Amino acid sequence: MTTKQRSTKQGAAVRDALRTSGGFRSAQDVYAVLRGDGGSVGLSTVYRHLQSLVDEGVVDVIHNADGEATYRYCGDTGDHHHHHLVCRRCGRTEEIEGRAVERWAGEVAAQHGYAQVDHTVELFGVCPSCTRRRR
Amino acid sequence: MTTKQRSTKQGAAVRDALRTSGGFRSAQDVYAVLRGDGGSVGLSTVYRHLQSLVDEGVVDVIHNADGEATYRYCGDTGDHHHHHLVCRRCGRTEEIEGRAVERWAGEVAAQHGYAQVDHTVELFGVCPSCTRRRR
DNA sequence: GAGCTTACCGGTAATCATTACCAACTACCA
DNA sequence: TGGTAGTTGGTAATGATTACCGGTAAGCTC
Repeated sequence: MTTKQRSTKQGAAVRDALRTSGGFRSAQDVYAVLRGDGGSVGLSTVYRHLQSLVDEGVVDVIHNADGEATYRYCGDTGDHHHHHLVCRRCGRTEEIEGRAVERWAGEVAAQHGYAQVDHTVELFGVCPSCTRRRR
Repeated sequence: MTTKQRSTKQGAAVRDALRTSGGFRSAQDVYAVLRGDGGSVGLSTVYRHLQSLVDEGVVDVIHNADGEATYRYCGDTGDHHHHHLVCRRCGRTEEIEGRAVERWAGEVAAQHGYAQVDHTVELFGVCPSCTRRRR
């Protein structure tokens, strides 16, 4: 556990790119953005930082329909369990928590005798802005 | 829409392999099993059939933690919306339906003004058998 | 600030699941 | 039985993610 974390500009760049994005982005997206901003980051570095951010718990991951991993900065809320409502058009994301769902999941699992239950719950839709903009 | 479905032994083999398995299996798994049974199926063929079974609605797909696609035969129940409680040890799967969750999902989405809402809900745990067997 | 140690970078090669191709094959209908 | 078009399966191609590894620079000490 003696992981000496060194703070580098690349690390900050990746974190900021995700934070300002506000939604779920793929590693390749982040890489493209950073490259577009003129910065010179390596693809390996992007993947590396995304992974450690996930380990730290400040970033959430979900796999899209293609199985591609997408990351989202969830900062402080990272320590408590929550889910997402993602706009499938623009990627905008709302954090939601479902007391009800948590309870339900626990009950269902118990009924079937399953232990050590974990769950994934994600909602996808079209956000107000996108709904207004296009039809 | 003039899709003439021809019935071939390979198609049946893939379907049966999934059906008798009872849980979520990756394409590679199915391929390995079919190969192990002495049958000679092509990897392409396996992927092709899995995909069409998904399109037919008799097979469900979810991506595991590695982003790898896993398929499960859900047969008749395939036409109505349901979720799964998967044993992360042996892959055994129970079908569950959550009236409560559906309602909750709809409400949350409405509150945020999201339209065309869809959702994914999967529960993972350790089934009774596996709990008994090891610990 | 100079020097050192070592974590970190980033380009490239390797891995792996999934898809695209395409020539050989065969289910199905007349 | 013959013809035709959907199907097969081996192989090459694609695309995301990871492994390597020599070079670079953050943070500490003096």
